[in-house]
Amino acid sequence: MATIKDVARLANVSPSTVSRVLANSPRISEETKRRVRAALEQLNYHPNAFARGLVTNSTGAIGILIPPSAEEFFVNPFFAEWMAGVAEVARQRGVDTVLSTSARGEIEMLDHMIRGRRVDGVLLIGTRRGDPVLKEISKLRCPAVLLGRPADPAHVSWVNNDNQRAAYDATLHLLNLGHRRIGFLGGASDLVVTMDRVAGYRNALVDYGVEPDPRLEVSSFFLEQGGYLGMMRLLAISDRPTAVLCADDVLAFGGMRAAHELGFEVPRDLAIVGFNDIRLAELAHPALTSVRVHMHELGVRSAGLLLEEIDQGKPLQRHVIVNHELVIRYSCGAKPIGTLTT
Amino acid sequence: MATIKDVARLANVSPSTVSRVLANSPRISEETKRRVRAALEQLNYHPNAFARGLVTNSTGAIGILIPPSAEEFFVNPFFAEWMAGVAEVARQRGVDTVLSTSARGEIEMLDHMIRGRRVDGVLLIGTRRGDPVLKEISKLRCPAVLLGRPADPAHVSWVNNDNQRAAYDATLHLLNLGHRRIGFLGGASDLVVTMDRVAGYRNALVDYGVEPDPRLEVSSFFLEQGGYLGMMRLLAISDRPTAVLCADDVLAFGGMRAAHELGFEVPRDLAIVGFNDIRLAELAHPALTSVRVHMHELGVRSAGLLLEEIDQGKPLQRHVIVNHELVIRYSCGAKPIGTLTT
DNA sequence: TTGAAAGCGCTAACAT
DNA sequence: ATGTTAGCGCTTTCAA
Repeated sequence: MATIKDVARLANVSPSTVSRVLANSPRISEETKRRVRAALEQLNYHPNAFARGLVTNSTGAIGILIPPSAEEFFVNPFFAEWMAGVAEVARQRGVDTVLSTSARGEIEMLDHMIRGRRVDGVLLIGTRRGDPVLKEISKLRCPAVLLGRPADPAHVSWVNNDNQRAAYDATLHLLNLGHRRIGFLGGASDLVVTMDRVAGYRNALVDYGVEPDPRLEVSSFFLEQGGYLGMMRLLAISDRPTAVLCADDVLAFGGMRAAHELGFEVPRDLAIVGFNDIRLAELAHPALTSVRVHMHELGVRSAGLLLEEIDQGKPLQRHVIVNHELVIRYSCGAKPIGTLTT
Repeated sequence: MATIKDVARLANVSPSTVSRVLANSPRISEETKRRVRAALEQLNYHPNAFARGLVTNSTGAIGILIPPSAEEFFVNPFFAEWMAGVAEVARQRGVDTVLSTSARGEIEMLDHMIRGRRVDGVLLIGTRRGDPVLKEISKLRCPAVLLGRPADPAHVSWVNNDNQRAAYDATLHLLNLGHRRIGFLGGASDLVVTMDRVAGYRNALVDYGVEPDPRLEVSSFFLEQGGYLGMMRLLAISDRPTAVLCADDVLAFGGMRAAHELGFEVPRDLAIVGFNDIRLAELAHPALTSVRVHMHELGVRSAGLLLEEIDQGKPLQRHVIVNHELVIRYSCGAKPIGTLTT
């Protein structure tokens, strides 16, 4: 492998000149540039990222801190779409994306990435109450963007939906449709996203004069199977819900399967509303009413913000809220009117 | 940030001793190890990947060369499941996964990754006839594993399904069901995976005494929309097919939507068989008959093979075929009998 | 069992 | 406009 020295020798200049040509410094004569570029070409030179990084202390890469529940991550279309957004801006800006598929704990991963100088900043996916990762981020003072809002005050930028409002809207829709026994099927209950969505759900009930019933709130995991199990529980209780708000479309799919298996017809016997509006929501049978959160844009904004922080070289603590819409289809039993923007 | 020197100073040893302790060299006394480890702990030392990589010439990371059509990649559940498999073994083996979301052309990306020493080896996703990437791989002689078989002889390991056989099986199933006008809806026609699947499809027809009709073979792109468009074309021809084999489940979903829109009922008016057996296949309406290719295992084997090559430090040129099964559900019109293993 | 010293390939003062 | 030099943080001979 040709090094910068080889190129320098061939072009009859010093290594620093080659380095300058590489950086396209204006203080190098065109003539020299030409000569050096010819040598670069001839030796098919390619810079060594290690050597460069060692001195510049920057990597040209951003990291994604994959949560411990990696399966839920990769397999959920939400994340795929989000990553597509991230990848889009990464590609545009010429940086690589590295997945923290290595170490053990989350803190170790973060250290591995940031302190090991493998990436210039990290994208965090979701958070829970008292999240140690966020504490470490604050300590590290490194560029980082969280998807979702932090539960406790923290020194991070984040991009999020107004989940409380979104869940409120969706619940209100169900209430307006005449439902009073409305269930909530969510992910892990200490996840901030879950907390916000239950809160919105409860608020809507209360504002409507309906007493929230804890038995109607079930937490599960973000997989189709999780939705299936959760819905089974919801439909087993004596005074079963006539409508269920699911905090994720995949959960909703699982829920629909469970309902179907138990002989309930959606939406006749049970109304269902999902969250995220993944592509398949439209294709489900019946087509799933869902809160569109603009996953791709969340990804674009996440990466954009992170790259900005990296450029600035410091945490910016900016927050962006991506808006949402309730996309009314058939699973909720309403006559589809298209999209309800809020 | 504490460096190895700081640790050395604090522990009253030389940097090389610290380095040895880090590598857990047996030639260091337990007593010294203890002292050094204490210093490591106290300073919360974390090694700099650049410095280490610069001397060891290895990265502890594997790369995934994202094809130019990045959208099709991220958004297709096939890839998500495959990546989950990759990530699983990467995590197990303690290596990071870097996504080539950077440069422009594919060759540039490969150079960026391999020659830029950002990763120790790469995973390639699919290939086409005369693929320049494979040529570059051969030239670089770097660890690399291709998902799919190369069109032309190449110096790579690969993991694949027997796509020709799989398509043959699926087509045979349709023939046995009484269909004679069978369409094929695939991805880009120069993709090897498409070539193999059409070949299997044609062979089955011929073996059954049915003359293949080129008008019944359409190529599209691997998105739901692609399936929709392709199916529209297939159903528009005068002597329309009564069954269609789709080279991808997402394509099949799009196809079902098109059929539905045109007023055809699946499977009564049109039998559909998909490929990959993504999770949602089971949830579709009607549930999609599909060739299960074991996406997750493909990922596990891909990464496993690559890591093995990296350990050996040289291309191994090994090939693994992951088996497939036809999972019979409702979209093909057969009475579901479960899984047809071959 | 440990230390000293060289060097991985590059960039960035500082000279000229 | 270009060269010289030092050094980024680590590993690894080679010596002791």
